[in-house]
Amino acid sequence: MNSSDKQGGVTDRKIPNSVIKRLPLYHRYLCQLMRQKVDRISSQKLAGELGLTASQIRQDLNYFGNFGMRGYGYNVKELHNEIAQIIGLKEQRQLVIVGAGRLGRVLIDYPDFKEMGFYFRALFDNDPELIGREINGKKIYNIARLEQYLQENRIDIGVITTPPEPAREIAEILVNGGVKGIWNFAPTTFNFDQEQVVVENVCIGESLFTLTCRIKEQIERVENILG
Amino acid sequence: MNSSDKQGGVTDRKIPNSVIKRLPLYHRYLCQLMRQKVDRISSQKLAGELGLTASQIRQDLNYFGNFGMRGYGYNVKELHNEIAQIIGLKEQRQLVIVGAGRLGRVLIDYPDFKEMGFYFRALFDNDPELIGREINGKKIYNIARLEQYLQENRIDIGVITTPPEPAREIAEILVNGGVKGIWNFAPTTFNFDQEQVVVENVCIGESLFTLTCRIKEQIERVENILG
DNA sequence: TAGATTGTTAATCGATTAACAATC
DNA sequence: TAGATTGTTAATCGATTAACAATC
Repeated sequence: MNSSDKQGGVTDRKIPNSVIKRLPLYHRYLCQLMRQKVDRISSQKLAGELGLTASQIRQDLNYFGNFGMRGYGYNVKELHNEIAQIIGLKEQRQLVIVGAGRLGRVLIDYPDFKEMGFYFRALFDNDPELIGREINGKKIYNIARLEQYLQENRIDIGVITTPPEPAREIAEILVNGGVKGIWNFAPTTFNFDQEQVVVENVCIGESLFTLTCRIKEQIERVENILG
Repeated sequence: MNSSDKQGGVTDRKIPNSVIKRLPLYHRYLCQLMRQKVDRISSQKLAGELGLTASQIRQDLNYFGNFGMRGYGYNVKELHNEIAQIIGLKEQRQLVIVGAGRLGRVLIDYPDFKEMGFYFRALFDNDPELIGREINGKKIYNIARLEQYLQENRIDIGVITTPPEPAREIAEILVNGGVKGIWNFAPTTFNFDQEQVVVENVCIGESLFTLTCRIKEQIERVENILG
């Protein structure tokens, strides 16, 4: 009865990363529409709002099933639920944060994550000042205990919010400890086998450079037009 | 004398976004090599370290000039300097942060930004508790004063670290106030004309969903192989 | 029925990879 | 010179866009 059995339905071709990245975006906007009591939406309107094309949205959704109705569009609530399921909203995930600095503490404090199914279990750091303290009811442990902790607790995702230097070694410990994903905020890249672990790099500083590069380009473009 | 005048050099074809995103990555790794006193590197080795292909790196660099030497590779220091110039390292940029919550305070506290040329000038918030306080020597102003502040000070980039609801309105004020870029941490998208302003969205929460989606896929793939 | 909008195939566009002559 | 590695062109791959029959 699930959508992939539907006639004209979905084969299990690999989902492109570009599509996966847009799913949370769709989900967020559908939440908003639900709050506004909108109950239907066309790919056209959705596209306009999100800066995409209608074609792209229909293509994306058809990787997962036929959620729309010809001549009508998509039922907001239904599509919201389908996407929630696809992205695994509310499926419980256990996380630990390595690096109890400012950024680590921002993440563990953020209340929405729990609602989304992300449970931060503990923090780890090497700063004696921090070890033993509690933040938001979560203990900061000595990083030396990370390996043991991972043996005793099933953790799905390890979050790295340390400086770049120790990041690689920490990532190794996390992977050996059985995490399936690393959410990496340290400006470092890892070279793990993709089969072993999925790494998501959040390059905050680098995105600021990307922004300035694009500004520069934009200014040049305008100058060229003006002659 | 600049590199784009060299024979076999560079036309001003548009630089793809995918290329721009990789430049800070190159820069960061070259810094690391410099610290390690490495003075030459081939596209091959660079690629291996960064998880790219040699071809890709050579293609990327050739958008900007011919920085390598056949049979030798790239001089680390020279390439580092070229890329620093391309990404505008140390070119001074003036920024304001709107939203003096935890995330805003993480950003304004981060010392490396100053070295990179990013100068955070002020924070704005609507919380009476926060207005008038100082963080890291920067004052928190009433958001009602943002418009006026932008008229009196040339600000290049506006950073939005508020909840999603006021983000759109704030973005409007920033754009009308003449910022050339928006670095947006709020989970909202804007629909500005690209000519007007460059927007860089940092979707922290969404990247966590991307991670879990990819983990799910990975697990399915392994299960399929095991039968 | 007429109008709207999907699902889906085909065409286009862009980015990555491969290949190799040029040359250090 | 022989070996290495670039710069650059051509081939491939993948993602986006366009188009339209299907159908609500």
